[in-house]
Amino acid sequence: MHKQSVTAEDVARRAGVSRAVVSRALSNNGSISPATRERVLQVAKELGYQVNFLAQGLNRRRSHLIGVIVSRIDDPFRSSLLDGLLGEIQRNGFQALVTEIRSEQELAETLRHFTQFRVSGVIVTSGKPPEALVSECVQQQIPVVGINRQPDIPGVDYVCSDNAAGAILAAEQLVKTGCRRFGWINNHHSTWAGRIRGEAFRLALSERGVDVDNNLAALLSSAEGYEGGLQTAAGLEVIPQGIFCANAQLACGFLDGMRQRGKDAPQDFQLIGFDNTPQTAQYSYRLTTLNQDVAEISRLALMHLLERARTPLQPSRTSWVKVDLIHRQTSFSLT
Amino acid sequence: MHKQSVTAEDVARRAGVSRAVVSRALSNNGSISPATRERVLQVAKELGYQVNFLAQGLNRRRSHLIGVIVSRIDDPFRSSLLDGLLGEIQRNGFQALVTEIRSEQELAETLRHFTQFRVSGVIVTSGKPPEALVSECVQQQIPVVGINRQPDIPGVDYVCSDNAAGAILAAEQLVKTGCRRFGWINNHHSTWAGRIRGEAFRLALSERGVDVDNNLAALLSSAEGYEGGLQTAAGLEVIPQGIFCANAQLACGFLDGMRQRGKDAPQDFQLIGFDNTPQTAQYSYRLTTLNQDVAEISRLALMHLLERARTPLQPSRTSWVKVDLIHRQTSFSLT
DNA sequence: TTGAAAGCGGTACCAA
DNA sequence: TTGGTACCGCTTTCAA
Repeated sequence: MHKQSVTAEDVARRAGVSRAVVSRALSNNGSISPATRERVLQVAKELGYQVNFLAQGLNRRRSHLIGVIVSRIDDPFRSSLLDGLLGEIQRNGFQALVTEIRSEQELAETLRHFTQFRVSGVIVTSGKPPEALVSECVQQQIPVVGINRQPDIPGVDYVCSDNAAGAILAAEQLVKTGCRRFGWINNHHSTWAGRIRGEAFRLALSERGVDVDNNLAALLSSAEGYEGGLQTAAGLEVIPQGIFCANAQLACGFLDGMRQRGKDAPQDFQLIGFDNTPQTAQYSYRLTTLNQDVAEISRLALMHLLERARTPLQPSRTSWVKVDLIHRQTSFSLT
Repeated sequence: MHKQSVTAEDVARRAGVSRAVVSRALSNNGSISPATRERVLQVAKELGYQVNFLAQGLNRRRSHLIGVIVSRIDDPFRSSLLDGLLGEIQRNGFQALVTEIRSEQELAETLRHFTQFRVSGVIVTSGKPPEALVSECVQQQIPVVGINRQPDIPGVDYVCSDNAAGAILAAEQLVKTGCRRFGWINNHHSTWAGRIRGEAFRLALSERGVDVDNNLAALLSSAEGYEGGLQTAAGLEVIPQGIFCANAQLACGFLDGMRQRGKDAPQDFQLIGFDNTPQTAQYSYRLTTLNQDVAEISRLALMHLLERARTPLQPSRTSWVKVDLIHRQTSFSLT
């Protein structure tokens, strides 16, 4: 025979009260005299009573779970974002239900699973959820927040790095240090954030007098991440003087690809990446890059979740998180 | 008024059967005529019925959740392990409850939370759970598996990379290529896996005729990861010819630290790391390293979980996963 | 094969 | 302040 777990019933009996009282004692919800409260708590501790979250959730129609949708967490930026989110989720007393998706199809399934667990909220860091499903969440009062997604679904809140501002900083840096011919590196299948960065870069250059039609080369790679950057470098014919990269992985790959060709930054070209992953700071790269404030992004994500849980009908909000240029060795100093 | 979610009751009514039948139809558990089964399924689909996992779990005293304990997932090896685990967990129809811990204290709390959710299993990739708590899991028939932990808790299954074999491969490589003076780099507060690697390295060297007391330097850094390696390199007085590193982050940091001093592998020293993280493969590092088979580790972890769920009383098992030497540029070729 | 009913372990309302 | 009780939504005997 194996020990069953202790239930509220057990505690109630031992403390000489009803189950209801036990519930109140533990949730300080509903009135109870300090004395009994104390006694119940004491007994609960003695017996090692632990609330059954399944039962509790069933009742309250809400578990203390927060669903997080991620993808490709072997990408350092993604894993640091997940890191930040897990921290915030736990700090706020929730548990994270993490699902890694490989397709939009899986995203839909995942969202279903989340609702089946009556999660207290959903955080989407990858993919674009079908509106129909999201509106189911909204109907069920489940807050949804997207991170670095295009803020276009009603009822969903968003937290985005200020990609455009970052691109402007990059453009400014490169123009001011005398570049005339520019390059923009991105994946062929770009995320929304990537596209914004590219468009803003182009606009910022043009506003600074660059003839972008002739002097800005868009280098789109079919491969992802490091490999994509590597291939881009290998296939490059004329080397632009100032290059802006949609993300850190591409940037590191590109830099390595150029090094294989005997070229290096900043002497042969300037290179600015995005994301400021730990790797970009390392001695072998020391890449100038735009830092995404992961801690702040995570904090805001949880804040939106909690606020919307309180007032489900409020209009959608988007928080923009400041991005900073971290100056390292792949670009020239301005001074 | 907001739409309540569809329940089994609704499906039952619409299909003209009882709730019990609906349950059977969906769980193909208990007898039911193919005809009704079909009809119920049809209705369920029409209504968009989704099982409430909380209620289901409450009843079966088991949710379809698997708790995963991790730490520092910004370490590339850790995040790729998590990646592998998430994949396996999802493939097997479970959902992952992921908690990142920062102390043994948090580990204990986390384990509690897991049991409160009646998880179907627990995977520990970091820290050492208190035996008392683990035995509670065992009592409640919750399978626990440790990954790369010292296999010493009764009732727990383990999956470990064959660290000793890896260390032997490293020793062999270095000895055969003519090294006479060796170095072993690790953190001061090492994991169990790290210690094993170090001990096995020492033993393997000594078995190959190396006077380890005089010709093997243990370089223990207080800092973790890349930074630790960097500092080790900075403080190094005599440079050993053959260096073995407890993990990839240390190795990359060390290599960079040496480069800052104008030294590089393999001309000034040979360097072999552990983990084969993506970064070690990159052009700027091309580190010889021991590969941990993350996919296999993850597969075995789930296998143990499932097997023990079936036969909870079976004796503890430990699976050892083969480790391979990936030969790159920081060591000499053997041929 | 099917339905009725007793839980699973809490929560919260209502009366006392 | 307390206890009784009706659920929450599903599973699983037990009879029919």
